Amino acid sequence: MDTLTRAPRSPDLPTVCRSCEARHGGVCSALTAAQLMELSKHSSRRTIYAGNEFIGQGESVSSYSNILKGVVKLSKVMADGRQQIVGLQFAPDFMGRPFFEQSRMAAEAATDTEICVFPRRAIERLMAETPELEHLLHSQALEELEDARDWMLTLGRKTAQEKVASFLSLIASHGDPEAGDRSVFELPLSRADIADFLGLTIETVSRQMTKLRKEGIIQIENNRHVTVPDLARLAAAAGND
Amino acid sequence: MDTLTRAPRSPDLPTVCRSCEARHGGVCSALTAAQLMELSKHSSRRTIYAGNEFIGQGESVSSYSNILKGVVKLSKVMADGRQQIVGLQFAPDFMGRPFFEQSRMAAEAATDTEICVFPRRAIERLMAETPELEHLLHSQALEELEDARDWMLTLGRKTAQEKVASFLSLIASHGDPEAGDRSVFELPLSRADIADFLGLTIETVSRQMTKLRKEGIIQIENNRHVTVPDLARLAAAAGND
DNA sequence: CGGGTCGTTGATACGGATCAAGGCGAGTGG
DNA sequence: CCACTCGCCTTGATCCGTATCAACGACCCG
Repeated sequence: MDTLTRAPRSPDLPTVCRSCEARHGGVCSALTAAQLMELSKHSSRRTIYAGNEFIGQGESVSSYSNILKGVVKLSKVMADGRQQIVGLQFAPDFMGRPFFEQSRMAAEAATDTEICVFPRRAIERLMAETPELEHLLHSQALEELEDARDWMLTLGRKTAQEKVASFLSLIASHGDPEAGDRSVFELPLSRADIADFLGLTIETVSRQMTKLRKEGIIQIENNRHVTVPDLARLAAAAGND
Repeated sequence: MDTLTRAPRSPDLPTVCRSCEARHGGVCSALTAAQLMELSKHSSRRTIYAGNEFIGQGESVSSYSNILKGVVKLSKVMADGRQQIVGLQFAPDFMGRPFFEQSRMAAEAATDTEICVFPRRAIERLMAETPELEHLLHSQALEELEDARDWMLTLGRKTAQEKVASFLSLIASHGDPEAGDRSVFELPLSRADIADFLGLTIETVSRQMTKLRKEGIIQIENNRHVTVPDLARLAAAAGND
């Protein structure tokens, strides 16, 4: 296959990267074609099926990855088993904590997920020679920090109903950017996961979903399929100004 | 005053920086003497007394700052007034969110605080030309992210007693690094602030403090002065493995 | 058909919120 | 110097939201 005729503006783009959407929004957008070529030699794709943990809490991490598809949950567990999901990662987020040898949380595929895995050292080398890359990761880290702090407000100060509505808003905001007021999506998380994300129990999540449904703020089919006829009403139920 | 004779190893170090402890642990440690000199021309020191807000939520931010002394609380407020403290910053932390025009939270001095203020553009210029600086800030952002996520576990899954013990552990960990098992400190926050940090009410915080005192895990004098005879016991009460 | 997982719904318990009163130290004015 | 007030904290009584315990329905798969 002749790469020259297929990708005139980036003649040396690696084959594996050519069809990758993550290249535009993700880490790879900061790299030159030559760097991508080099990186792709050391990277590999992996599929992780829903429910599989691929980084354990306290495990040492020797690789970073880019999410190509799917949703990953990051969680922390206490010694007695209490669990809190501390973040969700969507495509094309970058995962892995530069500078931390050990992961202080677990990463598990919430839905079937595809990732592109890079060895730790390759990324670190690239980061040293490409300030744009570090800038991009820095910027992403700050956004995650903002998200985490918003969620702290949710966890610390909102009622169960507001929490559930906040969660639904969050998921809706990752659907297609503009469908207007309306939003339709599949929940990437089970009730148990939602409970762990919101600091609630399964039963309370279930009850609040039912309540939102009865109030006409959402419609539910098959447990996972949700329709939000009016995002503003949902946001109001979530306590967002 | 002759700077050459006073600071032989950094002959051009600005006078204002020479006595600053933040220079070692904070942002400034990534800068050369020449850069410090340049930056110091645009920077100024400020003292903020306890209880004063110096960045409002939703305000636009035109400066960054380094905390030289004191404790700053970062908080988010809902439209109806419910409040959550989402982070505490201690010297020599750097404050201000690169890349965000608007602050999405308020910053208020919890204790009397001294800061060194830099104009936004000066920092951004330095960051562009000094990868080490961006690296340092990136690294600090990741640590804050870890802290925020640890706190999410506290907010979402811990009991009131564990929350209060977690808070005391956090404060103790910012005392002098090794006093062994023991720790003695002044609380930088009022009961109301502690409540806002833990997602509790004042009354519950007070009751749990009393309980920890009756269990011998802490001693309290004058409401603010706390002695922890055995940090391991406190950590156990905080639910930390 | 039986067994398993996941979600819903109901009854009850309990932890923390809310409402209310009072203590204590600091500042203020008589 | 004392009486008064004010902010901050503690303590008690009661209420309410969410957890817990329990039963059951829907769906899937063997």
